[in-house]
Amino acid sequence: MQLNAFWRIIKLMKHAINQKPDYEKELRKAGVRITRPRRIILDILTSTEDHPDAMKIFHRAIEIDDSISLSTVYRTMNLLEEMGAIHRHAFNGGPSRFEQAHGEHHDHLIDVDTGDVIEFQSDKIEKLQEEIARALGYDIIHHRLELYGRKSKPSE
Amino acid sequence: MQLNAFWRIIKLMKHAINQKPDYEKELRKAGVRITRPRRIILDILTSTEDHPDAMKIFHRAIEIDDSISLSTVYRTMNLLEEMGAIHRHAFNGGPSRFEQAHGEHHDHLIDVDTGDVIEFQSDKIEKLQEEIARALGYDIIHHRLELYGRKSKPSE
DNA sequence: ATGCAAATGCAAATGATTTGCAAAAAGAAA
DNA sequence: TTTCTTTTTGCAAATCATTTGCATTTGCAT
Repeated sequence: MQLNAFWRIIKLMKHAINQKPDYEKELRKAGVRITRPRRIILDILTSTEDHPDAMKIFHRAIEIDDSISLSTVYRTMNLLEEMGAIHRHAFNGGPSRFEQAHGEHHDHLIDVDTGDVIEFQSDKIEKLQEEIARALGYDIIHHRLELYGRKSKPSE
Repeated sequence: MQLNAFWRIIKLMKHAINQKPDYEKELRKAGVRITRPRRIILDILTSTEDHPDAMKIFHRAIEIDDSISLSTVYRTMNLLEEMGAIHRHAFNGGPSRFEQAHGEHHDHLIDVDTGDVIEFQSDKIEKLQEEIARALGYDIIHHRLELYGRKSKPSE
């Protein structure tokens, strides 16, 4: 796998990075109870490749246990977000979509036709952002870089 | 005013750029009727420095004419967005906030404490984005770069 | 001035998300 | 394992931002 100094495609590396951290232990340590719904939602989040929204998570969850409610999904997403276990995105201003907060920070390229999300990372861009913020008298708390694109026709 | 090759702060230039384009003529040419509500909303948009949401625009509007309804504000924002006269942002996943589409493209630095928005532009970052998208096999349709930051204490 | 399509206000509908509350389950203690 | 306390859940109703249906008004070409 070729990594270029400027930027790396993370998607290809995701499975390697993705050795599910033991969230249950983490959560318990923070005084959070491990319930059946939470275990199921956590499992969905740690085993998916995509960036599902609450409704999608809910549907996957009720296939495993149909007693889970949508509000529990929302409550769990808020909990996990506060704990830093997941990240929330609002692509296009649509409903929140979530992803496991695995190791590396990264940004997103969203396929405007399919909604697919490709992850990437660019140290150069991060550096420039820092530079800009500093010059404006700010410290960056977090940032959001989203590219909305369409698959390019190779021939034209 | 010193412009650096890497990036420029647009805010300072905004008033200069901001010689209100004749939207009324533009709209009429596109077959859109100029109504009292539209004129008022357009005026608010072209004369403000900030990035107000629909509710804020509504409140400013009813001060001028209290018969304007919130749905008209929303309908007008959709219309103007389709015409390319304004841009819509969903900072932090909050309600849509709007700004006049004046000349230059730019990105935003949002003050997490006050909600204030500072505009900036970086050709270098744009270039890198293009590069990344191309390498991933995509053409960029549009993008969104938001820095969320807090005023830095100069002394620490 | 006149007529008709386009735009408005209002209220009700929608979609995403949150919340109140009584019942159920988790984990600590006995 | 039983009991107790506290957290979490499911459900339904509430909220928030935004859109829509419809009867009425208005812009503007004639």
